Amino acid sequence: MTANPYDLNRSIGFLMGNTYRKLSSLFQNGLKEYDITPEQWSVLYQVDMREGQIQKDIAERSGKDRPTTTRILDHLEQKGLVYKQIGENDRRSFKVYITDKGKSLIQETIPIEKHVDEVIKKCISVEEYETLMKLMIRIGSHVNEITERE
Amino acid sequence: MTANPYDLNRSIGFLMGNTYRKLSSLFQNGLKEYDITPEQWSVLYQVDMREGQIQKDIAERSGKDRPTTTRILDHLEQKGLVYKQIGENDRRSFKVYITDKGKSLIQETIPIEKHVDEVIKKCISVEEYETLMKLMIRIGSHVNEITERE
DNA sequence: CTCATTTAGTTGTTATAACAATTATATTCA
DNA sequence: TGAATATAATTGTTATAACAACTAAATGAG
Repeated sequence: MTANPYDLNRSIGFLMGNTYRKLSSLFQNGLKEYDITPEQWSVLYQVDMREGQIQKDIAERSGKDRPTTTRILDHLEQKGLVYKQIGENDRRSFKVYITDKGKSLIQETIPIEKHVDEVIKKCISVEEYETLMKLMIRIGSHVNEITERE
Repeated sequence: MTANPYDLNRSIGFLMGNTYRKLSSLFQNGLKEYDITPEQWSVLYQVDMREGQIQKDIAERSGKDRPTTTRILDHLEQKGLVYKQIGENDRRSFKVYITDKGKSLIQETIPIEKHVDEVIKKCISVEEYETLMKLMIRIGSHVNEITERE
């Protein structure tokens, strides 16, 4: 190792980005055989949680903007993991459903997602884990308030 | 608000990604007039910190892989913010230097980066801030150990 | 010294993300 | 009602990021 990887990171923002990318890579590595990316996985998981959500809500719940959500859902649809139905009341929107293939994939890969969590819990305590979640949620909410205020 | 934006995020990994994106957007918003992205900013800042680093070290210190670093440096070079010199001992490598224009830009924009930090500190205490840094560093190092072990 | 291996950097490909603009449908209000 | 406005989704563009493949130069073992 020639350089301390945390050299720049007096800044929480960049540090968070770097840590996130490492976790994401770890998960991606575990998903290798399943032909799905971590972000696709998170959207598929979200669709599985609540059948028939419209894309706007999937976007909000998975913390992505709508164009990104559209494209991820396109990929999931091409792979036969989800399908859409035109909303009956509002024909602008689509309700999104998971397929059996999608359900199986989520069931098979949840252990991989859990494994990433286990890795984290090997180096921080349960309380620290809770603290970390709380702090990130608080920061996220605070930033939301600020940006929505405009 | 139709959906709780933290609905999916029982998982630290995804929560961290979403929180990071919000912070990054906030910074990007502040940088609007400066024609530079947050990631370009972090690399330029890194170059400013240590003149004449080779790209490999810049990559490590800013937590990016080498192809990504190459491309970001290309953008910075095109904008006249950095320049490269062939390494005298090792002709495979380039030493990277910041230009005067780059230096001015960093000086002018450091307050914007600080502002993002201030926003964070408005919703978490100094101790929590330190804890957050420590936990992310610990997780990052732990993931590094695991993945380097292969 | 020479050939195999390693290393620094680049290029190609695909996915995600931010942002702007567009389309189609709903809603609101004069 | 009908025109202005708002909303759901999509498309286009550019930048990051992961990964694989590649070039050129350096290193190391025989």
